[in-house]
Amino acid sequence: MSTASQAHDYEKLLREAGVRITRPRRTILRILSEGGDHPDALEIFRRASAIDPSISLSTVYRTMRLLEDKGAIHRHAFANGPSRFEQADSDHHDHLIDMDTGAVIEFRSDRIEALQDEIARELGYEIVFHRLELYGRKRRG
Amino acid sequence: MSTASQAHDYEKLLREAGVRITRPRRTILRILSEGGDHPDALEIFRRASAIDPSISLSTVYRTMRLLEDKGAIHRHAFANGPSRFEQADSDHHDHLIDMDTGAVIEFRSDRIEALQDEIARELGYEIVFHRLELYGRKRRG
DNA sequence: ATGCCTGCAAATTATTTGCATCCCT
DNA sequence: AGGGATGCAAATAATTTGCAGGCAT
Repeated sequence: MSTASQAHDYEKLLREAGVRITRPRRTILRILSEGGDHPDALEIFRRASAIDPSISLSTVYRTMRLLEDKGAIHRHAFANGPSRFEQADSDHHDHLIDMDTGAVIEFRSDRIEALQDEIARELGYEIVFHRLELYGRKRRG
Repeated sequence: MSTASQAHDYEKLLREAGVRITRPRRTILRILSEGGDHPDALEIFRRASAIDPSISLSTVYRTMRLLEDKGAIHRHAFANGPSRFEQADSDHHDHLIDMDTGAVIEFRSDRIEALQDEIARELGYEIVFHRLELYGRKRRG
């Protein structure tokens, strides 16, 4: 359970990577560091607009791509829907999507991670990244 | 290793489900039963056009949706790309995608399956379906 | 015959891009 | 100043849908 806390200083990291920190980028970075959820581009745009009405959706998309390239965020393509993003600072985890509410629950299993590596190795491959999503419903009590 | 073999008689199953077996549907069914790969709608449309030039892309999309609803095929949304389909007759398996060639390798691990159920249960959920995709590269030998 | 299906074109949704202008560094 | 970044609108890509006519049952 990582306490959201000190809005990771991506600004510094990005700046060092030669990325200009502009107003829209700062706004988007702030939004990403705040919510612990997985918003899509449109939702990020909405939240950003509330802070800076002049921001454009194109810039949101462009920024998400930039941040993804720099490794600052992860892009998720959950079943039937637009890409959803989350900051990359936290440890690796997988997702369980509540099919009724759309809520995303994060979890991690070292055993599953290890098994995946094992399987890939047996097939002669090296994993670069993976996607594990469980889609389910709350168990009736 | 399922020998492709006897083009599963989806026609009968669908007919019994009250679905009309039309020419385009028969063509698409045939294509799905042939290739053991994971074509997207456009690719299916191309193959279908070679057999019946009058078929339309809309019908391919409509048919894929119908077959998905009837449980005859599975829809996969691999990283950044259109949906890709595969017939549902074979046993459940997950996918390893070769990032260099785009090739899709199928595999199955009962241990991973079991671990997923366990994790979901601990979180108070019941899995309806899941997605596990490994993206990797051939190990330099 | 009757109503589900189809092809075609137009509409949607998600995302990208061209271009003139703006503003970080 | 200088060039990357932005907003806006137009362009793409993937998929869906309205409608008039066609075909399976």
